[in-house]
Order: sequence, then C-alpha cells, then structure tokens
Amino acid sequence: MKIGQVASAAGVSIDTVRFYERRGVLPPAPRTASGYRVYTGATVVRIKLARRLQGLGLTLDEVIGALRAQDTGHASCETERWRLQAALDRIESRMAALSLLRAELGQALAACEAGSCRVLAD
Amino acid sequence: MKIGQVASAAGVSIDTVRFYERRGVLPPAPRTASGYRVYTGATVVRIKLARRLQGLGLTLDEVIGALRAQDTGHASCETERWRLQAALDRIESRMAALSLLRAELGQALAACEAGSCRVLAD
DNA sequence: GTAAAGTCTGGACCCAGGTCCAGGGTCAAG
DNA sequence: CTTGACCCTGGACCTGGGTCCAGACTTTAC
Repeated sequence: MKIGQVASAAGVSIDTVRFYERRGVLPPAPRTASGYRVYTGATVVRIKLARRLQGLGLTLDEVIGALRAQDTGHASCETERWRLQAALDRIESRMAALSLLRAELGQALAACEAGSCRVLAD
Repeated sequence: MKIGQVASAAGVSIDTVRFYERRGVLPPAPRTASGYRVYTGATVVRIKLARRLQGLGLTLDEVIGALRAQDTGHASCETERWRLQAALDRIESRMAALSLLRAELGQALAACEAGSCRVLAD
C-alpha cells in the first residue's frame, strides 16, 4: 500500500500520515527503491486507533504514549486507566470553567434583558 | 502616566498594553517629545473593562466592537445583548461537545475498571 | 511516448492572544 | 558622569494539530 491508499482507508489526509510519522505516532515507513513509503493494513488500523483515542480527548502525546505501551507490551488496564483519567480530568476542569463562565454570562445577559445593561459600565 | 504604570495599575503586562494598541483595543497613545507613550487613568479603566469582557468569554474582536460601540455612543442593551448572546452560544456548544466527550470517556473508563479495557483494542 | 496522477522534501502557515527578544534611546538619582 | 531603570520598534516565537506549498521525481494509463 502507498500513502494515498492508507490515508483514504484510514480517513485522514496524506499530510496527516506524514505528520504522524514525524511525530512518532507511526514508525518510519519502509521505502521503495525510489523513496515511496510502503505500508500494510496494520498501519490503517493503527491510524484509526490513534484517531479514536484523540476523539476521546487524549492529546497526541498521550496517544503516542498509549501506542508505545501497546507496542512494548506494557499496556494494561492500570496504565491505560491512568491515561484516560488524565483526559477526563482535563475535560472536567474545562467544563467547570465553562460552567462558571456561563453563569456569569447568563447574569450579565439577564441584567441586559431587564434593561439595566451594566456590561460596559466602567 | 507612562506605560509601565498603566500596565501595573491595570494588572497586565507592558507588552499587552502595546498589543492592545496595535489591535485597536486602545487608541494610539499620545507621545512625549522623545516618543514615550503617555496615558491617563481612563486608559487603566478601559483596559480593565476589556479584560472583564474577555473574562466573560468575548473574543478580542468582540471586545473591540463593544468598546467601539461605547466610544461612538452606539452602545445599547440591544447591541450588547447580541454580543453576549454570541459568547454564550459559543460556550454552550463547547460545553455540549465536552459533555458528549465526557460520557464517552466515562464509558471507556468504566469498562477499564471492570477489567475489560478495550481502549487499545484494534 | 506522453500526460495525468501520485509521491517526495522540508519549511511556511493557520487559529488566538499574547510573550519575548535584540539593539537601541531616555531619564532620574547619586 | 555613570549606573540602572525605564521605554522604543517590529519581528520572531509560543501552543496543538495539523494543512498547504513549490519544485522535483515516479508511476500508471492510454
């Protein structure tokens, strides 16, 4: 398989595949004599897995860590739970911050609707 | 007042004051003969107001719009409500996305804790 | 044989909202 | 007069996760 096939099979762009190789999500691909990257179906699976993990809110570095753990056989529920928990914590704290913001904004908006718009009050 | 005093009175960095001038949050400051920017207390108030609006989740462009409306006397509950609503909408949609993510992540985590960690399953 | 489609490198660019820097000029105190 | 604190410009850099580009090469299809 060449890079274009891998990319479309995995549902990402060619640039993303090369980017993943640079960043270490994917190992350096073997090359043909003329320099073209060559892949197998396993790469498609790996990219899809990476995307799924990113979709769960893991950062690229966390994804790389998880994949590396899998590669070296160090993956376990323990370690993966830890990674997921980190992502969940980030999401929770972002939601908490947004919730606060929403409340404040809601108050400002309510005052506005009541005709006593203090938004621009110094 | 010179820029350093304004910055510390408003609780921002000197760089931020200059950045605000470049972006149009602040009008170009008058200068001394030697080129130093000169300010009055009104600038401190304006910077604090801008920060408050940013703290409510308005983008810098929205902040500029609000301040400009105030400057030209076009500010009204109508127009400001519209701006706040835009910010609120953004926040709501980000929260909705995060909420979905949290649910998914929660499920993955629960499976992990149940010992059937499918995170790295291809 | 030739045109089109695919691939290569590596570096610049995108978003926001700043931050940091070099290499200068200015101003107050001692 | 000198030291040190302040200020100036304007351009590069930061984060994250890619995207896009030129200019060159290779492969495929007709």
